[in-house]
Amino acid sequence: MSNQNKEKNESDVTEELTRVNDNIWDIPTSHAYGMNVPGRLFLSEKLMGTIDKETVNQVANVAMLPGILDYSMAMPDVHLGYGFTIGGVAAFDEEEGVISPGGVGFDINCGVRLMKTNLLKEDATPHMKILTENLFKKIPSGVGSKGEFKVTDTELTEAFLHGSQWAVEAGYGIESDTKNCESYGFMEGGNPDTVGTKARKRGRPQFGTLGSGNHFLEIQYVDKIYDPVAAAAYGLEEGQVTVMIHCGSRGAGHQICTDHLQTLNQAVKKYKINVPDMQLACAPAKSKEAQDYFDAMKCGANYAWANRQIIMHWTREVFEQFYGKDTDALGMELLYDVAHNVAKYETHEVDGKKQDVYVHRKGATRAFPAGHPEVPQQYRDVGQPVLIPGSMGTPSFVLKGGPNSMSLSFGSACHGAGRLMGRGKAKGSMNGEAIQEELARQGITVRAEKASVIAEEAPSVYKNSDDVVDVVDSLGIAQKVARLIPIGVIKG
DNA sequence: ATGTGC
Repeated sequence: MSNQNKEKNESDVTEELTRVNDNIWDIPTSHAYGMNVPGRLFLSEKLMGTIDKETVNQVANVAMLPGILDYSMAMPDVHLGYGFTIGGVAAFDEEEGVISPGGVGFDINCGVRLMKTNLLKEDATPHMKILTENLFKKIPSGVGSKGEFKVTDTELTEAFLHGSQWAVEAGYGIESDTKNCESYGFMEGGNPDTVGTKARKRGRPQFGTLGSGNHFLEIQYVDKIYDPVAAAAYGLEEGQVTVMIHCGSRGAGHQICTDHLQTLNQAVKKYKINVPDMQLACAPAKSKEAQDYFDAMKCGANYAWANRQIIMHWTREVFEQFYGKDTDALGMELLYDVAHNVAKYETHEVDGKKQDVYVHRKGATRAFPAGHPEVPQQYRDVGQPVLIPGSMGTPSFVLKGGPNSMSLSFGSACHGAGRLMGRGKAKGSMNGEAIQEELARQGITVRAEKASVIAEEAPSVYKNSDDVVDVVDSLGIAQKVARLIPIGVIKG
C-alpha cells in the first residue's frame, strides 16, 4: 500500500470516531444501522494508525448482537479476526444476550503462563544453545505435532473436566501450580458429552504439544522493574530468569469450535437473531445450543490449562537435569497463568447494578484489580498478574490488574503485540533464516521446527508491544510491573 | 490458531 493510500485510510478511520480522551475512541451507534451500543477502541493516536476500516466495522458488528452491554470494546492490540476482532471484549446480559464462539476464537484458552526460577541471567545465557535444544527435543511442537506421551480416553475426560488440577494430580506438577493460576487451573462445569468424537480424536495425541504460529516457549530474564511492591509480591527481581509458555488447546479446541459453529449457525435461524455477519453465529445465552457450546468450550479451556501444565512440568525436568538440582532448589514456581481466548460467566456492575454477564475475551486478558475475590490470596493486595507475551524476540511484560479495569473494560486488558501483517503475506515477504541470524546477533537463540514459522512471526509483522502495553497502563486497566527480555525461544 | 488453500 502506498503511503498516500495509507494516510487516506487512517483519516477515514478516525473520521467516524468520537475521541473521548487520549486513549479512548468511540464508534457512535450512528456508524451503522442496528448497533445496540457504541463501539469503544482503546488506542493511542500512534496505534490508531495500525487499524483499518474493516477492523472498526467488526467492532461495530459485534455491537449489533442482542443483549450486548456498555460497549463493543477493542484493546490496543486489536486486529481483524473471525467475526469478532482479535483484541475484542464483549459482555452480554444473561437474559437478553448471546454466547458466540466467534467471541472466543478457534484456539480456546490460548494463553500464557510464566514460571519463575532463582537462576540469574548469567547462569543461563552461556547455555542457551543446549538448553533450547533439550527443550525442543522434550516438547513436541509444530502443526499436527504429536508426542510419545499418551493419555487414555478416561484421562482425556478427566482433563476436560478438571484441567491443570487433573494434570497436577496425575503427577505433572506441584500443588502450588493450581493455586497460582487463573480460575485455579480449570473452569467448573465442563461437559465432555458436548465434545464430539472428532475433537477427542484430535486432542488425545496432541496433549503436551506446543503447536505452531505465535505459540512459543521462551527463556527470558527480568530486565526492568516498574513497580517494586508488585514485583516483590510476584517474586520478581532484576536479572532473574523466567520461562514463558504460550499455547492453547491445539486440535481439540479447534474442533470444538468448528463443531459448535455448525449448531450455532442453525440457532441463528431458529431464534431469528439478526447478525450482520454469519461469523458471528451465536444463540441466546440460556438456550441449549449456547450452553452446550459453553460447556464444550470449558472442556477446551481445561484441556489448554492441562496442556500448559504438562509442558511446564517437562520444562522443569529439562532444567533439573541440566543444572543437577530439583524444582524446589531452582525456585521453579509458577507465577501465574492467564487465558486470553475464553468466555466467562462473571459478576460486573452495569449501570450501577451488579449483574451476572457472559464476558467474551478474544485476544484479551482478564485483569482483575487488587481486592477482587478471584485474585489469588498471595496477590490480592496488588492485583492479578497480567501476562503479555511479546512477539518473537521482543520484550514481554508482567502487569497487574489496574483500578479502572472493572469500570472500563469488564476487567480486561490487552493480550499481546497484535499482528500488523497477515500470516500469508509475512511468509511471502520475510526471510526466516535471515531473521533467525539477526535475532542471534541480539543474543536470542531461536530453535524452530521450520524457517517459515520464523518468517510468519517476524517481529516486524507485529505492533510494538511497548506501545500496546502503554495504552492499558495509562488507562489504569493494567499497570506495568516488569519487563522480560528473551534469550532462548522454542517455536513450532 | 488449524490434519495450513477454492
